[in-house]
Amino acid sequence: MNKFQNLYQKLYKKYGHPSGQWKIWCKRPKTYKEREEIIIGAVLTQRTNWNNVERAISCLKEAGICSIYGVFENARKRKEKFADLIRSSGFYKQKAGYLFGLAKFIVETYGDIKEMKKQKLEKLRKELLSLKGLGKETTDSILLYALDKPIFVIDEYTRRLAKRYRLSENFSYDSLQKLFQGNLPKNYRLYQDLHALIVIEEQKRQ
DNA sequence: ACCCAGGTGGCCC
DNA sequence: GGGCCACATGGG
Repeated sequence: MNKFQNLYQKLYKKYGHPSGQWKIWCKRPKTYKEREEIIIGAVLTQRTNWNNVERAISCLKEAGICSIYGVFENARKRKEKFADLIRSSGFYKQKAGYLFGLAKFIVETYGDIKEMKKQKLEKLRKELLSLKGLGKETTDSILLYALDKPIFVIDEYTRRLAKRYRLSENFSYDSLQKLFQGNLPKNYRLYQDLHALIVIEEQKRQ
């Protein structure tokens, strides 16, 4: 067993299955409604703590528009009102624009998440990365957690842990992603759970 | 009154 | 390719 598989074993023993804390993101199986909530959450959580994201998601739910179509219908027509619902997530005007572009792409290209999920990882990744507001981390979070595609997410916590454990000499997004994927079986469940456990571990260390 | 949180785009060199 | 800045809220 290599360092990476060992890390998973260690964190799993310490925290148990991450669905205890990442209730929706690590849940299996997921409903399509939950997958849509993850996609929205992936954008809202950019540079923002999860508590503020949850408030924003609650507001969207209360308004009955915590869905891709709900965002598509509301983020442009009722722009100010929509942005106000996600105010607590910070950078809210910018994120409202990002969410609209993403929802529009999904609705117009695939119609729904069920159809989108059938597509190949590489194709989806290229398409999502071309949208405004979706960089590598947000794109890969959507692919991994909302669409069950086997791609490992690199974020500040993963980078921090990789530095602490001296897992690499190069901490760029691409090289860390290659390193994790090259040392783990290609399995979306493992990728979801290990990444979540890394975040849980690093958040606790503060 | 600071500092931080599950980034990204734009601009510069 | 990297460095810097704007984007904004709520909690400690």
